[in-house]
Amino acid sequence: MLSKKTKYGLKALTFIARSGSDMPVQVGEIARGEQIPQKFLESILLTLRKSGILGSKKGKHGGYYLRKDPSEILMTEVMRVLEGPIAMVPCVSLNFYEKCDDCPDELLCSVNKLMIQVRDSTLEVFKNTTLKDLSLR
Amino acid sequence: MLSKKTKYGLKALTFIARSGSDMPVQVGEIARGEQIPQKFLESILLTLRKSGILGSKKGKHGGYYLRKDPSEILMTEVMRVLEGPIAMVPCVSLNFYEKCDDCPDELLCSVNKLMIQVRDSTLEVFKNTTLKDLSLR
DNA sequence: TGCATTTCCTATTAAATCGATAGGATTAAT
DNA sequence: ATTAATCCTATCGATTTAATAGGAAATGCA
Repeated sequence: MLSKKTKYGLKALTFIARSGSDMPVQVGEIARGEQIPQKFLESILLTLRKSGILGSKKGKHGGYYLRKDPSEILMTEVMRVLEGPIAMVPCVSLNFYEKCDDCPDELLCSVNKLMIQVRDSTLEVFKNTTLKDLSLR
Repeated sequence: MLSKKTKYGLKALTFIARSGSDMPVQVGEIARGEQIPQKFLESILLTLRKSGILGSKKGKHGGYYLRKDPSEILMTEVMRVLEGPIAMVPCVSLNFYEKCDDCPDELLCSVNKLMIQVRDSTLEVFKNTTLKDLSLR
């Protein structure tokens, strides 16, 4: 299941992208527009900023803005920041690899085999989708 | 992330499929062979039996066996029984659909759009993979 | 300078889920 | 009968998730 964090994050990014201009968008505005608890959203936008996807401006007339054009923001990047590994098991993750405690040999493991296929097909979607795609209605 | 339940369940099914014969396979044997806590595995095999994928025989020389040929057991079925919905959000699930509380219009929702694609590509993998594929080494 | 506004940061909480265990009831073979 | 297996329910502890609280830091403007 997709976490609320990721869901809210994607909605917020879309909201900012749809705003069009380069003016920073305020958390409160997004929270109201997308029905997201404001304090929770604050923390989500903060991690998006720390990851480099968003920039921010403090104080009056402050807010968050995209650091790149929406067409250059890939879902692979966004999903990894918000949701973590794209793979369903660590032993199949490209960016967050970890060996299983059980599993003497990954090449013989049926789960491993299946999950590599799922990872690749999911990756294919994320690699070919940008924030621009999401923000088109 | 894939739950341990699903991971163990897939491994157990593979173990049974690899055993080849129609003789029931005992929980203890699988648990030992695949490094799975026996009591936990018991409950997993029970749900697989209740779903109709496995059959069981009680008492001495009892155990679990496949109700169909491995080549006829699709991953769509197995995954739905063990892991639940294949979709990452309920509003996109074919078998477990639920409307979002937020989200006035699904057709305008960027998350919805993206997750439909992910669902379809994952489904494509599960639809084209059987237990037989998993059990080939 | 001072005040209002907004992001930034840390800590805490409540609820849900997950992984595992416990203990015994039921069924079947010998 | 005895033994060996599945079956069933309940519970527990740990982790994660979603959300809240409270205030620090920075910025714009009168």
